[in-house]
Amino acid sequence: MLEIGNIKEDKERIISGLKKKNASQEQIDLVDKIISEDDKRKVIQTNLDNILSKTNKLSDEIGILFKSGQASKATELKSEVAALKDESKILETQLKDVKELLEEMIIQLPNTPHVSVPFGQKAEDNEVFKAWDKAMPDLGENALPHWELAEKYNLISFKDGVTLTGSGFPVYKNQGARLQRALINFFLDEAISAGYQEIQPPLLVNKETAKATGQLPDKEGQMYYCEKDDFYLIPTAEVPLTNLYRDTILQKSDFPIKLTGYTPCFRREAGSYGSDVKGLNRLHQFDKIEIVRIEHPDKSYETLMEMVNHVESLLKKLELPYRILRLCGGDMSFNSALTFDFETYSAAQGRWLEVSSVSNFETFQSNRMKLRFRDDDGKTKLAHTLNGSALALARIVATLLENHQVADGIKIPEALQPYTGYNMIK
RNA sequence: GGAAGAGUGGCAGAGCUGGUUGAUUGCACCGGUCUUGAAAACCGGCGUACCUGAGAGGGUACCGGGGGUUCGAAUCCCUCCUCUUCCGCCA
Repeated sequence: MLEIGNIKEDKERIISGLKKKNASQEQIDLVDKIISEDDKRKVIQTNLDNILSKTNKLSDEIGILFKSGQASKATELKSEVAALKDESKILETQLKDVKELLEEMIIQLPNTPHVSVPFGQKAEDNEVFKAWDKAMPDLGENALPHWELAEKYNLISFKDGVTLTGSGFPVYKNQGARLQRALINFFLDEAISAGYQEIQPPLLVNKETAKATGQLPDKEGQMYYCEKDDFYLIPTAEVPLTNLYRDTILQKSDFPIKLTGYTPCFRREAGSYGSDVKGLNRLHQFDKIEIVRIEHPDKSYETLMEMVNHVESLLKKLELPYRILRLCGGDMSFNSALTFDFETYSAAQGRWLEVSSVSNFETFQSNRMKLRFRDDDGKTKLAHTLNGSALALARIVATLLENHQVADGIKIPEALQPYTGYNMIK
């Protein structure tokens, strides 16, 4: 959620930011409406406070009068208070309505992009920030896509998943299950040695939590929902991890806050079809290790690059072909100010698969969840939040299988071998 | 799931027969005096958000959340949530 103060003080910059993010004309028109509505809010607040101040004073007087036995005088004042109370009731309702309308409008505005974000509408407009420094693997004619490899070596059963649940819920078996577990441990260990604190959060969260990180109301349809208990299945560990610091005032010495956690992620992915959802490309349930940072605003972009380097190091250790994209304004998520996507090459499919997305949200999330810190001047300010996948498993498994396949099996990268306990899938 | 009790400022802990109580006090924390230095002692400060003001300051709201009674509620009533204890169930 954008800060209303920024909207008012820096209107032109906000508008040009919204345009860069391909906001609609309706969204841009909201800016002026928000400003005038907030002015209205202030007037009402001032009037209301004045009336409440008067009633408070009169109530005190009434108390004193009653104690000194001047009941008739007190009764006189009572009617005066009653009139003021009617007035304040009206203003209170107005204030509530204005605040609701304001929130409703502000929540519709996406975050504004960082200056380095390239202009553009679609995925094709993203900038290749960094490409792999090695040659793309040449797998030859007989290379198989991961879903065929999974079947050939009995690693994953998509069919069994359909029986148990439905499409998009694969069942991992044998060396495939072991590979999953190995990757989870490998990624967690890497994060821990980079200084992240490991967290095991709940997989179901309440409305407040889903709202604070921006999943509600924006992505309501994307989440699985347990109606009976009013809980949402998390679409990413970002949600519970970041919310650990909801409604908090940090000291400067608390920075940096570095959290990591492994969780399954649940996404409805309604409307996806075709080659997009083939095999492990897009699932309703997949495993992911997330890294979350809460930072001082002066440090957050430095931190973002640190996270990018961390994710890159993982892909290098797994010996996977990758590229890093700096997302253009139109392709960025609603919440983000700057996002780097990581893609690995699916050699057999001839396409790039997104395996990580590392973003700085600046104060967009912290404003909604009231995550502040006390700055040197003693004032509270909003902290910056960041997060990234390090990494998302299913697609990593897909490209790992494809890129490391040889005639008689699939080679396991050296870094992963201590975790798998085998060096070859056969 | 059933029964009883409880939720107050960073923590501990008063207030809860309604009226200068945003809230006694202790600890923690910050500044100062004293000291060669430290500790102790003493003095002072010490919540958040919003409105207003150039500023100093002034005002409003908040004692788990929401609603109600009343001129006036941390204090009374309703409701929800959470915690503790006992019972039931159970990985």
